Amino acid sequence: MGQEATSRDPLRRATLKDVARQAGVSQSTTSRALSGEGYVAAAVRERVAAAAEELGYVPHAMARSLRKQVSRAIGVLVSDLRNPFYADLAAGVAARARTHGYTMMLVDDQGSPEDELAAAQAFVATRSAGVIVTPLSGEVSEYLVRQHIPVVEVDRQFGACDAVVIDNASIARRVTDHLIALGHRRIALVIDETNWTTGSDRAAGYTKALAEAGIDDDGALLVSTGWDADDARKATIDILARRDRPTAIFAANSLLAEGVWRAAADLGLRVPDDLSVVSFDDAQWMTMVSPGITAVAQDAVALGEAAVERLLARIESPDAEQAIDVLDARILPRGSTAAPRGAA
Amino acid sequence: MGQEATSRDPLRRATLKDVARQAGVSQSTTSRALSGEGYVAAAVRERVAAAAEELGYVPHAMARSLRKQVSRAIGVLVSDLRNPFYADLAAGVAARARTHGYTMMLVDDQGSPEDELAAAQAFVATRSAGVIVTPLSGEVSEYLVRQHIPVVEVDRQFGACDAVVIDNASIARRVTDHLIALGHRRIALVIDETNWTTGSDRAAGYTKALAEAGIDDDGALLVSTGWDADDARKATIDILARRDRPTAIFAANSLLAEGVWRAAADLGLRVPDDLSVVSFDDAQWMTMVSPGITAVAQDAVALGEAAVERLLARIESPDAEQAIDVLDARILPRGSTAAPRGAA
DNA sequence: CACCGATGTGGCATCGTTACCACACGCGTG
DNA sequence: CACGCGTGTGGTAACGATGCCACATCGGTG
Repeated sequence: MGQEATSRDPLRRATLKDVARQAGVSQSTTSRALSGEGYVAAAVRERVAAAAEELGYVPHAMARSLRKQVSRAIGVLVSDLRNPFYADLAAGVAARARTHGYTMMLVDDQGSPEDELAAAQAFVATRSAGVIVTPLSGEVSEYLVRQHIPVVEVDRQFGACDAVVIDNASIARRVTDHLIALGHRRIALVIDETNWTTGSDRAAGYTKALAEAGIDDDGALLVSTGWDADDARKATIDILARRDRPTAIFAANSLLAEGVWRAAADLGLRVPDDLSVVSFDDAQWMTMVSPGITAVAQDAVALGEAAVERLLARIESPDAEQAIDVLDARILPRGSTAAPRGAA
Repeated sequence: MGQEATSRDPLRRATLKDVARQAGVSQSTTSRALSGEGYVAAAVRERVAAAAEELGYVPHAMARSLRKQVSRAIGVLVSDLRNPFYADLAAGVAARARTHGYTMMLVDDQGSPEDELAAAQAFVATRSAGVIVTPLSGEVSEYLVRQHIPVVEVDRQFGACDAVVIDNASIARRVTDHLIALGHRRIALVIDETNWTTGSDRAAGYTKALAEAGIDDDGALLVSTGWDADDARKATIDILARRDRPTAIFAANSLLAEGVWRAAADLGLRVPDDLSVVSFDDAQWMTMVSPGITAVAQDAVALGEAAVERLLARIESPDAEQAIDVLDARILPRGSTAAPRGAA
């Protein structure tokens, strides 16, 4: 006797058809029973559930997506997972996405525009419900918008879509005001780039605070440097060698703050007696050193969560007006800022 | 005149059919032209490529997966993305996966076994090609193995599948030997859990080193504590209050090391003069404080990369024997370890 | 008793893609 | 000239799930 018609290769994963056969009903009924939509007799529903359980049936998400023409996956594209800011952001997105029944496809583009565009293509290929991105340029969002995929830019924005950011300008201004209030007049800003909204807004906030305080140094203390800690260290050593050296340094991010801190250590300057230091972006080490570093704490997790909410709203109503969420950030005063030595 | 048969709703994404129509050939030919498999005249191939380009065609990855019965996505399940170890691991996986043409679905289970199992279900639902997991228990891997999905356990292992780990026991032993060589005899181990292979192996290595050096303290200095930094801080303060207090402390991970460091600061003990400190797992702050903390540096990125290679090998040959990759880790001597004060 | 609505069920087309098959051509060979 | 072979092309059936439609049954009502 040959293979029976109802036998099933145990290596193959069970499909709806298998469950239907096992329960002795049609595929249609099985589908309805499992999804809970439409009429199904209670007895049948139970029989089907039992059959599904017995066969270890797990519905094929891709087949379902294909048929229903909607996906329950969102794409997330960040610049560098090894940077805690992006990792926290991703964690926030992951958590919130899951509570809404979405899964997350995560890509780390390593700061490469080619990788970034390739990732965007991959999201289109999987017909992601939407994409959350910390963009390297405006291209990704434009491409995705052209493909009619909802996008939310996070941290920095290029304007073609919704965004979730913090108010970099006003926070940078508050930080600078804090230093001015302590009595500082020569305040340097160490910053890497001002091409993105994050950098340019922070620089603008700094400049504005100085201007309003009547401190006009023609931007002589606005120091552009490379992106990594050692670049910042060298740049800091340079400005601290000037005759009229600054009494306070504002580092535009935590990596630069590390460089500033190391430079101060190299030169044997005491913080905050000889030099006040503030960082835009918190980092764990800032609570471990003494004195602790006064820092702006962005809640990257909250940023990720907000991005998910914004994205889902956009998916809900694709034709709504562009929306920009602006989140707040807190300044955490620690020991690294004090009045300059000459003052008061 | 009505809608033409060839017109296409511009809001709908282009499909193979649309490209075929545009190029004036059949779907079969179009598919062959784009995939490069089978005979297609050069002229036709170009015409099809042009049509695809013009329509912004991106193949539907899910439809393809469904038809070909293989997926190009791997699932990654980690305990906590906000922990740099897992973030680096994920970054390594992401990078290596991409070079092999795979995309990554990342889930962060927040240390919850329910979330973990739910995530595993999601991976089955999307018919992931394989899964990489830092497991909370043996259940996930067992479930996935039952579903015939290749799995690789990373960092810790429960044994039902392939794994990529470091040699916790021998490294812990080397660390302890290092302290013994410096002249320490009373060496405490501060550890959170010993249920997973990571913890139990580290404890075993520590114990073995002591035993072989002829130091027998009946495990009096093996201190179990809660998992977070403050628990470790309190536990450390307790052991340092003992009459025969240890001259060196070995923290079983970086979070515990933070607690130990803070405890030393609280008690006004100088490192390494009054107390030597070593950490299993490096962290950025350990290079920022002075003295720097001697630490074991695991290359989490390499761990992730190795996991991908192992997984792909398993996908290639599903019936191969179980394989366990053991990676090395380096001990980075910094300033926090020295001979005890009484010695030499 | 004809008819209606509520309740249940099964058949079938469909989503976008690929793989298999059949077929059609042109050319060289026995 | 019949045949085979290398090229090139199109038709069609799947993959697994869903949703529309038709149909069947039952009780109650005019």
